[in-house]
Amino acid sequence: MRKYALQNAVEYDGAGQAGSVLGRLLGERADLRGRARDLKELVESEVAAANQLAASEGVEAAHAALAATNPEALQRQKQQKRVGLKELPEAIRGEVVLRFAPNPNGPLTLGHARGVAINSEYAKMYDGKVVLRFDDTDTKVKPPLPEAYDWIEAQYEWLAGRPADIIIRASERMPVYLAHAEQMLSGDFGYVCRCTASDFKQLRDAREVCPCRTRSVEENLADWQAMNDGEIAEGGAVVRVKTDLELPNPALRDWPALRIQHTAHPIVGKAHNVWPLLDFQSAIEDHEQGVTHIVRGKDLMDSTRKQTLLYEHFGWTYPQTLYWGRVKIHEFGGFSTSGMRAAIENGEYSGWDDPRLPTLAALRRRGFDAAALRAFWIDLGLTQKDISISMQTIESFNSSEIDARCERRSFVRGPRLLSLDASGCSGGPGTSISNARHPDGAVEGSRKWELGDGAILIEAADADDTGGSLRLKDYADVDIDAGTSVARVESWSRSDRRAIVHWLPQIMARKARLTRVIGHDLVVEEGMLEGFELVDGAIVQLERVGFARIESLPDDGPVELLFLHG
RNA sequence: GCUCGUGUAGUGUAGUUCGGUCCAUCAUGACGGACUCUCGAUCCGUCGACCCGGGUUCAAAUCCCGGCACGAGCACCA
Repeated sequence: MRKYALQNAVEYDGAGQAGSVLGRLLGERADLRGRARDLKELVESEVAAANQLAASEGVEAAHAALAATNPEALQRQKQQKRVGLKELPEAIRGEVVLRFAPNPNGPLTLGHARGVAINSEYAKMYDGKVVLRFDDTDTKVKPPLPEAYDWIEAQYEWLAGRPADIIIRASERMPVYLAHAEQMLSGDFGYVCRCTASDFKQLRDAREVCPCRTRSVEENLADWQAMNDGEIAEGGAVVRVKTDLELPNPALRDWPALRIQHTAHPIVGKAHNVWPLLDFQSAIEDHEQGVTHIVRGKDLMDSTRKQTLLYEHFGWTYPQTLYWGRVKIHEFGGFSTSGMRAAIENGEYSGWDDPRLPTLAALRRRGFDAAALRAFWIDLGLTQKDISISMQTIESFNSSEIDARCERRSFVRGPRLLSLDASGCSGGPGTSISNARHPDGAVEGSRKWELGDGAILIEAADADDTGGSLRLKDYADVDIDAGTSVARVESWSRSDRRAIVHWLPQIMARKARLTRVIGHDLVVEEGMLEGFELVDGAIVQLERVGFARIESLPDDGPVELLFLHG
């Protein structure tokens, strides 16, 4: 007890508190809890004594007293933030099967990245597998984009750092789903409903039995056959799963499992007239693949409940299910894959990798690193909160990932030409200088700059016609007199606290255009880029500007740069 | 409206299962400083939170009750 009293007194500079001390004591000695009331007085006097000691002889005395009796108490452990994802419930190492199931109606977006990152990370944690499943059983409302399958496979691999363990296209697994549907009808836990959608909704909301529900298995099977043979028009019939109509959530009552679609499927064509809806297809396939854990958005909570009802009919056990909440990125408003597809088709964007789009393709093109994206999503973790985050956060993850390997270059925007006058200052580095490729030496070597005839470029924004004093980074302190374009060298070494600016000898400079995304616009800044060892596709850090990717490096004409972030 | 879910600093996040070592973690951000040299990195410092109200208890972010706020689902989309 004295130990805690002293500890508390030391930690709070002689202002230990009895309540806190009692808490620590009882936390460690569960056996004393029943006598908490009796202990209280004792603790209070002990704390008072400890505080008194600290007050009269200084905190050091209390510290020393504690060190003499209980040195270990000096090192109190502060609580720590858990790292990585929280444990998966009922997970057995080596037997975990997860899945990531996008609709291939376009390439992956930043939102999908969460699914890839979380699922692949869990697979890594438990030495499990991830099934990449294309949920492409809608031929009409959100039809698949044939190219998207390959894109998604590649993007999954890029982001997860390894390919998916199993890849499945739902559209190729139709026989499995149709067989299960038939089994459901035969088992009389499903039925063919001929009501219109709105009629059914009315009955459902009133908890009333639809007339189709009570028909015989034979009648259902006959209608099922007709549906599959294409004898019933789209919307003319739907297969429903029988549920308790007293279910409090109307969305779950006799939910639809399969519907008729006569539109050709972009991949498998007109092979089927009846297609399963997500809840049915996904439920069956999860069971077929032995999925043990489903991690999905909480907008799919009702899906879990619907599918659980179906699993009960089949006598299966539903996988463990975890949810994440909705994520909004400040910088990208409400983008949907189908919305982007339309905007690209009408020319609003140049393609799926248009830097203004929140697609993985665009992010990758700009220079975002897969490991950084993964780290970001894992740090967010799995919470059901609906959150709104800023790209700034993602950018900071990216900076810490790429900074060490990005070489520095000088890019002078809106250049102003000055001529260097070193006549008043002897010494100096001579006809060339060399700067580090990376200031912390993470990338070894240097960049050699020929100085030429003393014609140099600085950003006009750094020195207007009124002149000023500047330090040309890693070179010289200069003064520019008002109305002139002469930079007079005052000192080679840093002599005062004048602003440090980046600059370029004119003979090292080559024309470049830096494109950056500002809101919904692309803004181009023209300038002169340091022409030292430029590599097509490389990401460089432009001093005092930020990271940018070299998009093209033509033999003549300006270098194209795409801004990544600051 | 019905059903479900969620509320911890500006933004995210740990801790909530099982009340106590929590005057609450970490990151990001903002601000200030250091650094023989970027608006980058690094280092140091500062700022800042348990949705509200009751209750139980020696002790509540944690348990109970009641509010409030926000979000999602209620498609023959995924």
